[in-house]
Amino acid sequence: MKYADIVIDISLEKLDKTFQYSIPAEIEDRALPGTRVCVQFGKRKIKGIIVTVTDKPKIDPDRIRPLLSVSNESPSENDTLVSLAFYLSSHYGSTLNQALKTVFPARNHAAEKREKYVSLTSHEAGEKELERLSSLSRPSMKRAELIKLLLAGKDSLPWSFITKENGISSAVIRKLESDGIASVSDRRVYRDAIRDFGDGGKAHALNDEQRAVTETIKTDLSIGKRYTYLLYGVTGSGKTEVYMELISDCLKKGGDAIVLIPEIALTYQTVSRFKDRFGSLVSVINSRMSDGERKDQIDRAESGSCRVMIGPRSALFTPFQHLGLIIVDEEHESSYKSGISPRYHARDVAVERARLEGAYVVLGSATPSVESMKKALDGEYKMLTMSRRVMDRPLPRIFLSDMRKELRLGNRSIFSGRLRELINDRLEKKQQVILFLNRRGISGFVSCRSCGESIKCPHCSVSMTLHKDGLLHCHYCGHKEVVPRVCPRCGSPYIAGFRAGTEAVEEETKRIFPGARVIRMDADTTRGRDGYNNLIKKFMHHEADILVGTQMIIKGHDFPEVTLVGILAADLSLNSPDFRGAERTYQMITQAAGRAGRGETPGAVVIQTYQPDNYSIKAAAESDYMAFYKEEISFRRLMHYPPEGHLLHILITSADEEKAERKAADVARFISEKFKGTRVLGPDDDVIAKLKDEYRKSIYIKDNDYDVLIKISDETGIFVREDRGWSDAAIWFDFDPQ
DNA sequence: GGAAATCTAAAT
DNA sequence: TTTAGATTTCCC
Repeated sequence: MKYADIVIDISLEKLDKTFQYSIPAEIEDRALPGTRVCVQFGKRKIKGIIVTVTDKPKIDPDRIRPLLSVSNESPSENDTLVSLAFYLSSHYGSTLNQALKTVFPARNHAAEKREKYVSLTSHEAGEKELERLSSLSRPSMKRAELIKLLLAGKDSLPWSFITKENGISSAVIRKLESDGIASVSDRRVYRDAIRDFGDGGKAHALNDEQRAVTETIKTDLSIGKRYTYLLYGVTGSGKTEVYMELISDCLKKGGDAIVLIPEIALTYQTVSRFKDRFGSLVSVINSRMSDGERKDQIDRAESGSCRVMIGPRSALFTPFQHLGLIIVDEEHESSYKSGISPRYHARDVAVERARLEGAYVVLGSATPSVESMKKALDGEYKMLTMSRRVMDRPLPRIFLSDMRKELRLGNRSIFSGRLRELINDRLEKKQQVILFLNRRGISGFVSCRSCGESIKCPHCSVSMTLHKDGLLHCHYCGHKEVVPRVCPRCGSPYIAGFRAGTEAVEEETKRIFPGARVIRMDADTTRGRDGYNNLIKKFMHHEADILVGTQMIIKGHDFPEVTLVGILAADLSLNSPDFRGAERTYQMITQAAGRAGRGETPGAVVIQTYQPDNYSIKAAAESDYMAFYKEEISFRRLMHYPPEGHLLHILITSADEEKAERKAADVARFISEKFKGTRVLGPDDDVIAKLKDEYRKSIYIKDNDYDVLIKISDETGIFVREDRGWSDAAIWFDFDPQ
């Protein structure tokens, strides 16, 4: 007797395990891993997916019930989404169940939306009835009106059109139906989230660089090559036009396309550009949609009524039947990394899905991730470059403001002399200004105001953070030391923590530029359904002169009247306590700079920093990506950080701090004893030491072999499951964290 | 997710 | 001691 382990298709965390069913002999050949099946579960029949097939029952065979049926629709071999779930679980160390639920999101049982339609049973019946009515002395006017309406309409008219817009009551329709002259039917309608956008058909001509890129790809496709392309194009070089040309080509060949964009960039502007080009073939999916809307978009994709899906991370799992192309816009964005298990990276999963389905991938960015650039340089991806802005608009002029000098000159304000001067200039010229405060990764690092250096861990080369015990901690290895009284590098006594907030910046801005109208955009001011869009619109219509905000303001918007971008504290991201600080800084500066001078007037950017000599800041100021990359990759190589090595982050949480500490120590001991060749760092407090009353302890594992890390997470998972003491503690794994 | 089993505490 | 109501435990 063969048995199948089955994952139940119910979206509930508790059922994150397999159930075993026996396989009736007559369907044995079709019951393969990945196959969808139907089983009796408790009192109900439900759907599931076969994970493994064995001949050993894992519980008392008397309790095992047989499979009811095997789906005939999609056998495992070509059900690529199931294969993708297997990939997710093995590559990101999650349970298969979690992976399957990621790929097949809870088909929430939102009802289908249906609308009633009215039609004549036949044209003649209508004519005849109209004739009969006209012969009457008191013809029913509304009835005649309805018949005329139906005769004029093509085949059927929506019920609501008749009742609401023509003022004919439902009684008239029902009477006509019961007399056998009209019939009422209802059919499925899709809730269209983007109805208000354009109708399609509008294509733009490509410039030389854009055409060179699309031609290269089309040539590769024509000889049957499916590469992953890294489209490295400076900000404003018109990557979206390239995407649309490729999508158009893909559609012509019968393929469907997925466009991944960072959630934050999913804006009115982005969507309307695609809608203008592809009309109703485009659909959008995002987390703000209602369950019903989301379900409808998935169903449209499955049925083929939509063929281009735009959305964040999760849109990657759109169940297209003929996927031809996946575009990952702004591929360096960290929001492509999922925050929940399986903590997959959408860029890498996109490449895997494309491989499984014979599609190809285009990764686009003005500031490629170090990971992708390395793959491109190694020949794993094919690099395509666009180095000019459309219409040959110049890149903005970039100024560095050395805040150490400002301090020496006695300027203690948040604005350097240069920035203040330029803001005044723009206000005079009635142009707009963006002031950008990169608050991400703000975490109490300590730095020297004289030389700019932050205090770093001697073992891990990441900034240490100041803790409530008064010591500096390294969040990778747990190294601790007292805050020095003078800077260890230059001996200056001016060392201090760095604090900043958008609110403070807003107030200071209003104080120094009293005539300016200031808008602040951050998590606080953009709450609510339309908070974000309202503020953007306000700024777009020039109802404000200065926009102060966090990273959300530099993504995916064209503000043609912005001619100055001020980056108030580049050090905030530079000194984030992880190995990506420099990379994020380069990206942040370049993306922010890309916001300046997108219209007719050339733009300028001011970068304020205490570390003007840092390679990422210098390279960003000179728009020299490769200079940045070379420094960065050698740092990663030296420290064995990704992509020149791999890092596994293990997080242990518990409401009981002592317990979290004990369990973290258990895990660290288990791993260092069992895997002697790898480096186990920690445990120590996580960067976020406490969240929602849960204490968080971190362990980092470094190894050059990714598969070793997978093995460690698997075995640690087993170790934890076998220990009864984990009931009020939890463990999380994250590979190559962002 | 839903039914059944078990626990909890207040009403008889 | 009873029992409605809440919580937890199965379900292969």
